[in-house]
Amino acid sequence: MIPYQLQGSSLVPRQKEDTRSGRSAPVQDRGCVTTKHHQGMKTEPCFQRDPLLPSPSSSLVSQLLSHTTVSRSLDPCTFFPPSAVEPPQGYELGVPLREAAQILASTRTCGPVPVPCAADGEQLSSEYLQAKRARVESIIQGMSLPPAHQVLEGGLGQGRERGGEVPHWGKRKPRVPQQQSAGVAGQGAPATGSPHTAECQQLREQLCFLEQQLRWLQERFSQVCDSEDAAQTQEGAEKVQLLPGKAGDRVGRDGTVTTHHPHTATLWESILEVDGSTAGEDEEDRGSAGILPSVARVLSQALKHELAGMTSRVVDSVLKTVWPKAASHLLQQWLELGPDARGECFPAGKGRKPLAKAPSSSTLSSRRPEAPSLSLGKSSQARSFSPEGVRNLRQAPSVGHSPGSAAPAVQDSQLLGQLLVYTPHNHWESPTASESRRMEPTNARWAVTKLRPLAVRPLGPDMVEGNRTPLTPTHEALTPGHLKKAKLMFFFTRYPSSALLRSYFLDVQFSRCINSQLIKWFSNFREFYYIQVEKFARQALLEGVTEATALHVSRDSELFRTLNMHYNKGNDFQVPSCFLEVASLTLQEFFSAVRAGRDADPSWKKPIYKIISKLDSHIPEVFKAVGCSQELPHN
DNA sequence: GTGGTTCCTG
DNA sequence: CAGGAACCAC
Repeated sequence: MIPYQLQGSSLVPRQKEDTRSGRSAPVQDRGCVTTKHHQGMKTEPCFQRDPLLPSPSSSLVSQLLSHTTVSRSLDPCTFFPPSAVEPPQGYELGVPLREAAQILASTRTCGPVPVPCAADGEQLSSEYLQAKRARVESIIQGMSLPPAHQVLEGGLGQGRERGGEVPHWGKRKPRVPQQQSAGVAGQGAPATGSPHTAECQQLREQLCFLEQQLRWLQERFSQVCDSEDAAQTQEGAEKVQLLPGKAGDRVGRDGTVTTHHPHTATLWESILEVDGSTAGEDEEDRGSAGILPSVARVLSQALKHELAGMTSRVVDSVLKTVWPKAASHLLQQWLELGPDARGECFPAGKGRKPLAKAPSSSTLSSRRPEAPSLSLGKSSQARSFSPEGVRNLRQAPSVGHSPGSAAPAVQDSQLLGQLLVYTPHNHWESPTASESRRMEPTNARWAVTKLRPLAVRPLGPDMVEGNRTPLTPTHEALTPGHLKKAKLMFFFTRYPSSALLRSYFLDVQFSRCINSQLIKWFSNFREFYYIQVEKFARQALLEGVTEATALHVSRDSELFRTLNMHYNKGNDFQVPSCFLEVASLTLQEFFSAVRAGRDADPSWKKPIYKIISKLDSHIPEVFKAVGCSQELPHN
């Protein structure tokens, strides 16, 4: 489907994702705990009252279960994630599949298990079935959620599972388990104290036995699936997996699930696992298909049917809801980036006119053959800094968006970013490529794509869904995030006006002090910039360069490396080629001035400054909208 | 005067 | 990168 490759995945964000991954349990974890408050409020456990439950079709699996006699000893709470969310309509499973899914889901929980509730067999059995159903529904619901919701839950499975089982994950907050265990125990019967361990062990064995049965069922199911259906199923499942999955839980091409924790596999993963076995073991097992029990055959047919239907519905639904949004944003970005998209690096705003000086204008208008990449020249290849790290960054999939912290509002921003990143021309332009290409789409696109790591930061309280601009300035002081943003903006503008700064730092409560600080920042940026360029100009002169036009700043030049390190330390932002043009021109101007001996004049830099001050480019609108300021280390 | 810039210093 | 001084332009 979409090439799974992100450009310029930020290192910084990823680090923060790591720290964020251990966040506290989402609110949803407590969803069902509230149901323990039977007194007062409408006491309706989230898994009760299912009209589908007593369906006669459920007997298929029920028979299987009855053999194990585990149904009585299983605590519904054990398998039930405390989620009260009903799956959206349209994703309802048919009963056979529902039952199968229940088994699939429940038998995966082999970890330490809470004490079963001993009393009231019938009610317990009923609740157990209901619990199983609720769990499956929660899984299905999780699958049909858009990625951000998944992210909100702290990754696939993790958020949902945490409340119900897998206590050995140890991710819970110390206080929460007590709450939850009290809650879940209250739904069945009071937990007994002493036989806890023994019963746990017994339960574990029973569960393992049940899992064996499940595997048998899976194998049988895989046998029945003809190759065509299997292919369809897997294809569809992979499509869906692209959306709700998180990077670490992605399904490999072979269909094997590479989830971090086997016990947290979702229904999709379980089903895909079946597909995997289909691919792998189908041939050898096909011979035994003839003795396939009719029960399994019927079940497999039902599974196939339901699975195919639901897959297509999920895909349709997701695309239908998500794509228009992303497309509109995409269009908007393109409109806003119009000047750049047309290859106009020096935007209108200032009515820029061609430079008077011959070398300068020639530098800008005509693209020389990549001259000995400035960088002091000659041994440009040898001395050029290797873009290796850059390439690595680009290849690194950064879709592991910080789990557990992204707000829904960030959703389509993420998607937009990914869509943009996936655009075919999105690449780090090589020096040779920059020669031939027009400055259009690539030049315009980089701004958005490379900003994406910033753009997908959580929007923060001052952002609002549907409008990514901050409503109210919330920051009374400039933050490191603002500094980083300012540095990136320097690639476009060296001499920003106060008004421009004001319009690009919308989340900042502007004051004279703030304004001065921002101005000062850019002054410092310029200082460093000019010092570096002058240094390299003088060095080039010393190395015997005679023509200023021979100097050109390319991405693998030393000067570029130095500047990039200063303004774009994380290297998570692709420097616009127009900045290279400006840098090249600056270098040539300094070179010419020094060579002509003009540096004897105390104010010899002034003319250069004046020239450079007219080369500011349009800053992409995304700089206004994105919450760059949110990307603080402590956020 | 105020704002913006450069230069210098730490 | 911030603070301060000096200069310049409005």
